[in-house]
Amino acid sequence: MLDPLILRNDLDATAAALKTRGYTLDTAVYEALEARRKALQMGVESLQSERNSSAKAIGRAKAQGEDIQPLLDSVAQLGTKLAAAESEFRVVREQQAAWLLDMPNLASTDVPAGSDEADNVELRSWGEKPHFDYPPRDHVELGELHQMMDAEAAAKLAGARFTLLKASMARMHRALAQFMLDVHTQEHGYTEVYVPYLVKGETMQGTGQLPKFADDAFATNDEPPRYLVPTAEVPVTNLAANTIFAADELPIKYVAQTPCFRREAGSAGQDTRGMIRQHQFEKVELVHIVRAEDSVAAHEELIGNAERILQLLELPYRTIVLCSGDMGFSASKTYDIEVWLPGQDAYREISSCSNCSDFQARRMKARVRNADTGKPELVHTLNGSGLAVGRTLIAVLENYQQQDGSIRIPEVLQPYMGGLEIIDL
RNA sequence: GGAGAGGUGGCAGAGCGGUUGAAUGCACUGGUCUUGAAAACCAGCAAGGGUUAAUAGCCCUUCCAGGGUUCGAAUCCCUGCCUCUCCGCCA
Repeated sequence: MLDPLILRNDLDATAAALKTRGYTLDTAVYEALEARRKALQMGVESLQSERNSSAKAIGRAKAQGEDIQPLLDSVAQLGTKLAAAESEFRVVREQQAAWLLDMPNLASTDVPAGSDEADNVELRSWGEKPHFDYPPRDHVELGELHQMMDAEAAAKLAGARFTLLKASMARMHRALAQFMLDVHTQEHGYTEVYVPYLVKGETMQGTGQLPKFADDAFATNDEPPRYLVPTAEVPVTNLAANTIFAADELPIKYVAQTPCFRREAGSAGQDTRGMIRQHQFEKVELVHIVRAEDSVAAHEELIGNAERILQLLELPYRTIVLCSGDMGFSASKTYDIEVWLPGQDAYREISSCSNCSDFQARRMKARVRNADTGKPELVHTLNGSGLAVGRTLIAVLENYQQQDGSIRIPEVLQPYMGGLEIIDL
């Protein structure tokens, strides 16, 4: 959520900034709503003030044994007037709140301007793409060849966009997650957390998935509904909700492995082959809760932590910065890591690391007490995949394949697979 | 699933219709005292919002949440959520 104050004081500049994100703000309508809000709020508060002072006067008079009937008569109409004013104010306030919840974060000033992924900027690349003397198989072919990856079996159980893994591939999938968790906890200083996979609506709202993107999430039919987490960012970041941290409690760095559930509404026809885009996938997620002045540095640390996993796995990748039009709703700046997939002859996203500035913090009321002033201030929140496990599995399969179809196991992964060095046919 | 108890400030814990945003204790911050520290004593110490040039005043809201009664609700009524104890069941 944006600071309502900047919309009040700097509406045109804010609207222009939102425009670069593809969000059009109707300033005239917003201004009119804001004017109504101000008038109604002042009216309501003045009636409330009158009610309070009258009630106190009545109490005082009654205590002294005076006749309070004249006083009661004088406030006879106050209650209904106040109720009417309050309900009118409530409507406007809710309209304004809904509007604010619908606006994306502002892009950081150093984010390249642009409208879509074509305007993203590559920052660096790492590793050498493997050379093959034959047309490299993609992960689907490799999975079928080994009989360890079965989309049909998964479809029988759950429909499209699920994959069943077996034997060494199931084990490698598990090994990857374990490996990532160990690196982040032991080398990067993260605290591992295990979290609920079903969360309340207000939790989804805290990180920005609701109300705008309700169609993307799976919901239960409880009343009120719960939501299957689309990323561990949701439960983990919301651990900071409604909290005022002491200055020395920050930074907080959490890592969690969770399944992620996504409806993939609107992506019909995209990535239908293989396990690139699924309704359910496993992800190791990194979350930072930091003081505002530390978030830029934390963002660099975060992307470095994610890249480290690919380096240890010796998988080639490139890192890009997303342009203003391609960023997610809550982000002020986002780095994506794209891993090389020989089977697709393309780089594909395997991690997305975002600095959400105070956008989520304002929604979830996550604050830190300024040690100097003693005043609470909004924290900054960051999150990044470290990494998406399913896509990492794909990358290992495709990059480590050999001509006969066997798959070498990356050295760092071997201890997690009982010393296995190769998946033979 | 059955039975009971309860949700108040950072924590503990009073208040049970009237100048109560809330006693008291602890914790915390500043001061006095002390060579220093402790103790003792004094003072301060919730959050959000509106108005405003203002981090000055003034005002509003908040005692789990949402409704209701009343001139007035932390206090009374209803609903929901959550926590704890005992029994049953269960990974």
